Parts: sequence; structure tokens; C-alpha cells
Amino acid sequence: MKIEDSSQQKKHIKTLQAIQTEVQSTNKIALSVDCVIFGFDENKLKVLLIRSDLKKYAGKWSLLGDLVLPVEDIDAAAYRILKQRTGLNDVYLEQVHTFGKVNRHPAGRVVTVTYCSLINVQHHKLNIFANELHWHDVKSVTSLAFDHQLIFENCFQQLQKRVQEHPLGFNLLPKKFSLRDLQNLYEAILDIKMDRRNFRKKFFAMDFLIDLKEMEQDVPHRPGKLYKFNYEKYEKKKKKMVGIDF
Amino acid sequence: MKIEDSSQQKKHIKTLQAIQTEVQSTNKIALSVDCVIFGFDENKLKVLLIRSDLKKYAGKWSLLGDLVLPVEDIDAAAYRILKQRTGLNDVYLEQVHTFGKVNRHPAGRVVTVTYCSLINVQHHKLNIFANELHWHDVKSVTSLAFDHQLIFENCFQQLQKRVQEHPLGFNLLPKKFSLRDLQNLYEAILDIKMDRRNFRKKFFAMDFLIDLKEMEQDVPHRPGKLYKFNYEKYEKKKKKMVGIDF
DNA sequence: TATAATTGTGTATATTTTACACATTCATTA
DNA sequence: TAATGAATGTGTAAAATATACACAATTATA
Repeated sequence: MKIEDSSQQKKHIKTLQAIQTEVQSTNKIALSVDCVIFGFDENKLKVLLIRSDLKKYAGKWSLLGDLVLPVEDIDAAAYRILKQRTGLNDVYLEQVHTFGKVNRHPAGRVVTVTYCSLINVQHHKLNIFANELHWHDVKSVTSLAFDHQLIFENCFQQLQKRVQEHPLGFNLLPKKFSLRDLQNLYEAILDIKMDRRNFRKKFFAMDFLIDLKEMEQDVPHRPGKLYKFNYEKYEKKKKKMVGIDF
Repeated sequence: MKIEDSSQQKKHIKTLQAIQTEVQSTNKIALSVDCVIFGFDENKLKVLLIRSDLKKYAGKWSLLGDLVLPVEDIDAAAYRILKQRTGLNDVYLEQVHTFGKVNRHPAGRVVTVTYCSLINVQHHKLNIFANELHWHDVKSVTSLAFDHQLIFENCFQQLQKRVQEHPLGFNLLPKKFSLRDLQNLYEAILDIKMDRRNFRKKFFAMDFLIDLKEMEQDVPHRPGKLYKFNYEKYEKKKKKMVGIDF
């Protein structure tokens, strides 16, 4: 039974009951969320994976996900997974894409909404104690379970694009960071090398970094200054890009 | 019943049966797609809307949507709606975002995946015959049914952003267009004025326009040259942007 | 106290973007 | 058929931005 079919049918105002009957009786699909959780450690971009819990994919790694509960917002489901898996409450989380091929999941029709999360691996509350949970260098992620390889690559590309347009990257760093840390981060995410002087010039010109008047500790060379990102100032001044370029 | 709960639980490999039981018995949610269909007519950006078919929203306009069938890819559901509503088969269509608040739909739990579509209102196959279907100037869209105002605005913003980075806009124009048409299109989508000479310079420099050696007809002034977009060349040469800017 | 390593800084050049004016073409109409 | 109106087609100078590149200063370590 279709709600609306041809463009020739007569006008009809549907009652809530009629719709409710449809919604409750037919067309129900299992819905899950999958989180691509990124971290930055030892100057490498990492992703948090778990061993697949399906026999079919035994030995393969997969993203962290779960079914959405019937009375749970989908964003809330993603936050729940993050909390369960990392112990962290306030993390950067953004919806990326929804994957809905009929046969994407072996257990039946499961549509999954994917999220990209960025966490600071040095956060004091972070606990990755669960069995089978591990950080993987993004470069070594090659054949995940289900369609998770596709999902991961989609999410990673989105990250690479967005990190250049918005101040997301800071979520991966400690609150206090050096300009070298920041450059290493961008180089790891984008997999490129950048000129150190021009990188500094660019960030200082933006004028969103607050000089904390502190220095790095325990480095075996001249220590650099520490900074934090000025989100308030960014929110006020952020530009709306205008410029056709493709 | 939760599939996975704490991070302390013991390792367990779930069977497909166990998962299938969960998927089939619980956690089912109705899934719909909603299409934001844009057109360009009389130098204005338009969106195709239908009168709401719910009493609760009688008199309000809403986006074109439908439930996803149990054995239908979500992309296929979006294409189906476009075909049903416009008669068109091969149109630009891109997923934008998924809206999944528990109470977003009065009939119960319905999560909706939204799509942005761009169509050429001059396409010879286009037929908007259905009752209650109308093109609305995007500037006049103010209080749609359900959460469709939110969905529309999200989609429109995404369009404004993407049209600057990718050659989407041509989907809104006839196959042959003048540079003035193209500029009017960008000005309508972005709601800005652009310098005519710099606009031309920019597009000629990209070198993706093919001069058709034809002129506009029936204009009450000097006719302009007609062009088409060279998608093959674009696909070969498209750049990957690198440059932090926010 | 000399060395190794990395920070911090400035300038010149190339590229890109912006601002801006006039001659040309075609349709219309006087 | 000549004059007018309206938009097309074109180039250059100035400003802003991005790139390439080298050396002195600081700290830890040997």
C-alpha cells in the first residue's frame, strides 16, 4: 500500500489515524547508528574500531554502532554509543551520511546513520578498557566488516574537507597545544606536508589563537609557546565564503 | 534489550540468528525520504511543494516524500518520488541529512532521509500536473508542515555551499545557456550580485564551457553566445582543494 | 661550553581577486 | 533607414593572498 501514488489521483486529506496505521503496520525498518571515532596520537590520525561481533565477519574490525531505540533521537543514540565506548560525554559529533542499501547488513534490513566523532585521546576521562577495542592508524584501515570500509572512507573524506573549512581539528588536540602540534595534526589528517612559516602566518593572521603565555614542557629542544582556540571570537567573526571554485 | 551495553562486558560472538531476532522483533522504526526539489525559472530559484495531506497541517505546504519500502534502497525511494512527482528519470539527486527526532512526525516514529534535487524546469518530459503541487519562490517559503521548514533550510544552505564548489548549477539550466543565464542562476541561488566581467573571466579561465557557436534567439537586444558544460573535462581535471580557511 | 634540535621571524615574488569603462551588436521604433 | 535602447564582449591596474625561502634565538643534552 502506497501513501501517495500517481500525480493524477484526487485530492484527499489523510487523517492522522490512517497514517498511523500505515506507519505502525508496514514499512518498518531497523535503524542503527555507526560512529567513526577519530583520535590523534603520536602524530598519526587514528580511528577506534572493535572486533566484529558477527560470526560471518569473525576476525574483521568494524565501527562502533548500535540499533536506535524506538524512543531515542538518532543524535542521542550516537552520543550514547560514544559514552558507552569511550566514557566521554561532551565530544564533537556530526552526522555524515545514511547508508540504506537493502542488502547492506546480513541480518536483514538495517539502515544506518553514520556519525563522525573527534576526541582528544589525552582526555582524563577517556577509558578504552573494553575487550576488542583498539585504535587503528587510518592508513592501515583496509577491509572492515559489513560496508564499514565504505562508511569509514566516506567519513574520512568528509573530515578532510571539513577540517579545512571549520575549526574542528582542535577537538583532537589537548586544550593547550603548540603550533607544531597543530601543524602535525593538519599534516596527518590531510596527508600532506606544509611550510612551517606559512602555516604560522596563516593561523596568526586568522587571529583565533590565544597565547597562553606558557611553554611546552619536557621537549628535548627549545620549547614552543602554548595556545588555545578562541571559539567565541570565531563564532562572531566567521565568514561566509563566497567564491565559485571547482 | 540492548545489543551492546557497557565497555566491561565479556567478549561474545553473536550469531546471525541472534541479531536477526533483534532486528525483526524490536527497534523497528518507520523510514521515509523527503525531496527538496529545486528549479530555476524567470531568474528565481524555486522549490516544488505539495499541500500537506494531514488534517493537522491543512493549508500548509510540505516537501515531497514517502515511506521507504521494505525492499527498496533509500536512494531508489528518492528517485521513485521524483519520477512520480515530476515524470523525470535522470535528475541530479543527492542525500543531504537524516532527521530523527522522536517526535518530529505526529503519526509516530518516522525518521526521514532528505535529498536535494535539481531539475531543469524546461525539460520536455517535466509534468507537474498533480493537484496541489506548486513551485514556490525560495524566498517566500516560510512555514512548512512538520519539520519541513528546518529540512528545507538545511537543504538550501547545503545547495548554496555546494554550488560554489561543484558544477551542480547546470542541472537547473537548459542544456544550452548563455553566460548571463549562468550568472543569473548563481545570483539567485546565492542571493548576491556579481560583477559581470569578473564572472565571465572566472568561467572562461576554468575552461569547462564549450562554445556551441550558437546565439540566443528572441531576445530584445544583442544576443549572447550559447554554451554547454564540459563534464568530461571537469571529471579529469577537477582539483582537490587544499587550503585551510575559516 | 659546544652541539643538536627546533622555535620564531620577514621579505620578495607569483598568483588570484577585485574594481572599473567603452566599443560592439542586434532589435525596435521613429 | 537612421537613431535609440539594451545587453554583449573585452582588458588593465590595484589590492589581496599565497608561496618560496634563510637565519638568528632558545633550550636540553652531551
